[in-house]
Amino acid sequence: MPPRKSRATSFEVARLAGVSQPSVSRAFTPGASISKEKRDKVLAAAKELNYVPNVFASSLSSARSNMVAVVSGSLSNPFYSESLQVFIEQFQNAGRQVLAFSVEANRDCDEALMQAMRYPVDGIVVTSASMSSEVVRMSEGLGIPIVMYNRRVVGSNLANVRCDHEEGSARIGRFMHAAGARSFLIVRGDPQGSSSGDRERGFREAVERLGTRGIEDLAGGSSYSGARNAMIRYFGGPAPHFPDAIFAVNDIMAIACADVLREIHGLRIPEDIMLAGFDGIREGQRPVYGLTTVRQPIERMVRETLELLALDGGPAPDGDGKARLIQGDFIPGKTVPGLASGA
Amino acid sequence: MPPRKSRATSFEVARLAGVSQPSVSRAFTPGASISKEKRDKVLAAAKELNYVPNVFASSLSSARSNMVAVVSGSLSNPFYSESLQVFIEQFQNAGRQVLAFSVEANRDCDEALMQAMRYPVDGIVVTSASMSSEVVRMSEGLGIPIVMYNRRVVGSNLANVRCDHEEGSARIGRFMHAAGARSFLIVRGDPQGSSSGDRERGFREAVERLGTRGIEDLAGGSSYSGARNAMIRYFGGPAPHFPDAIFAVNDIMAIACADVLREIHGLRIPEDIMLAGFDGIREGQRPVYGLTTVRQPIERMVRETLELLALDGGPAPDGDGKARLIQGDFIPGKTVPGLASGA
DNA sequence: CACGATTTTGAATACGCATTCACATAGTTC
DNA sequence: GAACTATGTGAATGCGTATTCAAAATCGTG
Repeated sequence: MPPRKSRATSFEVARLAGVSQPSVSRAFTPGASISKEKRDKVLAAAKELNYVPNVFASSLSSARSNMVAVVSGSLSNPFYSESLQVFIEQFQNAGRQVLAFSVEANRDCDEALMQAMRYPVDGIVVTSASMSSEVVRMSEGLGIPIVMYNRRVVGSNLANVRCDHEEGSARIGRFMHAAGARSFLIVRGDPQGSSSGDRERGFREAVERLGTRGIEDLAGGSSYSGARNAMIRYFGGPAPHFPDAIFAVNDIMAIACADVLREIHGLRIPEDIMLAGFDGIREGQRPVYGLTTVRQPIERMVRETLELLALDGGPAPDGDGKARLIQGDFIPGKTVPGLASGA
Repeated sequence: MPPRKSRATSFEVARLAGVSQPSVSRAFTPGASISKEKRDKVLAAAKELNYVPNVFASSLSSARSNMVAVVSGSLSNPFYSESLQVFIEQFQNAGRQVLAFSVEANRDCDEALMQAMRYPVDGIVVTSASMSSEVVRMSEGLGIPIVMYNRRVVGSNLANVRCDHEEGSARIGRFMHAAGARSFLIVRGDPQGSSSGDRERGFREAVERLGTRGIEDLAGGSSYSGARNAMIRYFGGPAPHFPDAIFAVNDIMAIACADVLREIHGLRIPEDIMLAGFDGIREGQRPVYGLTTVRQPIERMVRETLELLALDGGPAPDGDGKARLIQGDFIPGKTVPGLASGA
């Protein structure tokens, strides 16, 4: 079905401006060889006819679309939501448009990718979702670079950018231990996501090495409500026994923990119990929470992702260069006492 | 610059499958007239060559791209962030892809729109941003339907979907008044945004009609930190005088108010002071806040937006049908006492 | 079996632009 | 003023697909 009105073509503009079609093309191509006089005539005619070059048509010739697909899972998690926002902004600054896809968190995104690959996108970014090896093979066949964002795919050497979850979590563990914590509760996230497991492991190994009186854990479901319900159930007994410190593998869950501990149990943080999260989302940094956490430097991670995509024709990084491990920023926060007040 | 590897074309698939190129096209067109036997051969060959139809090329013929541009301002406001997410999901379900643009909140988005219009998008949704009449004219010239989402543009009859901010805010005002509030503070939002003004007016007129002891107002800057700072400054004196009730024109600001009132001034909500917001974002509905508010029904608003775009070739709504005023869902919450406990 | 009705098929073309190439023009140099 | 070089220009072509259109194959019926 044709659109309601047809857009003007470069031929029509050419006719109105009294020039040839290629001149219209050149008038809209920066750096093309055309006289100022003729360019002005073309632009005037274009304005009169509401003409703008059709990207699709020009992509057919140039085989570049200036479009990048971003496939996101977990958009309800502020970290990924913020990431998408930063992707949109940075790609825009780089003169590219974002074709946005949403898939269920941590599910495979084959369908979305198949859709995306029908467009001659210059690259694909996949966030918090997995994909079948068949799709990977196809993307390679099409020559479309893929970068995984904060997602490790075992058994593949896909380009990826991710925060160093193990080290960041270890740092939190050491910090809590130094502040005197000896018994711990880990609030786990989605077992499908690779980052939750990495963080849990990093934290656990760090504190075990330092010596503990015990580490419990708890499935927190990755969301605010999931963690809240889990916490309420976990500490729901008549005389609940609280650990010295709680580490939630992401900030939303840590915030849920803080709310439950304070509202329901009347505990003070960090005086009665320590708490930390991971991600560094804005919400956790509000004065009410002042969450101890590790901030994933979204801007930097996105920038590295752009580099790995090698959109500007540079050679695609190979081998070791295909994996970027970003160190997060440790934020001491107020939910773990500083070292000065420690034992 | 050509891509690293070239994708297979319908001709190559045709040759491998031993058919003609149009047959390949038909094999991928639902409902096209082709024998099952031939279609299977084509699909097999396509799989072998990693062939997927090139949307750009097909759009050239069919003049439809199945892409919709969504221009968002204020992505840091959860309401718009959630809206974008819902747009992506619903468009995906309708077989369309979202080309996402981000602009500064409440600024004009001419640049982004010019970019968007270079793509043969089937429609454009504009959220929390304004546009020049010139761009509107151009979009009309191009035959691309535009729908404004939660944004009224005075002096134009652009199609738009928006929540009934006046009535929703009035309802909150009446509810607070019925609960006994007589002195009020309104925390205003961005003066550029039309919805902030609508909400303020709706609330003010409603409570003035019922009788008040005074209505103050305060520029809250639309964000958590903006509202927090404004509140701290406003009630910063030695013996601050608190109103009976505070109405913040959006939920994030209301949350900031709640935090300041509780943490800094030790007030209880609603016992010492009533509070309400607007939007119904998830965060405000957490048990910690239980915010009294009006929920903007995002799913419904997005659905109506799709209808107004008339993507499936139906006639574009005209006249009155071009403006959809959606009634929000009043959420009593816990930050205003229920009528039973009122005076 | 013949005949029209239906379904499949492939050759040719259109879609809107960028690009190549050959040509024309203007600008330089000796 | 001739011989060159930059530079600007237009005719023709290619990009990958959908869509004519007419020919071919298949079907159904008397």
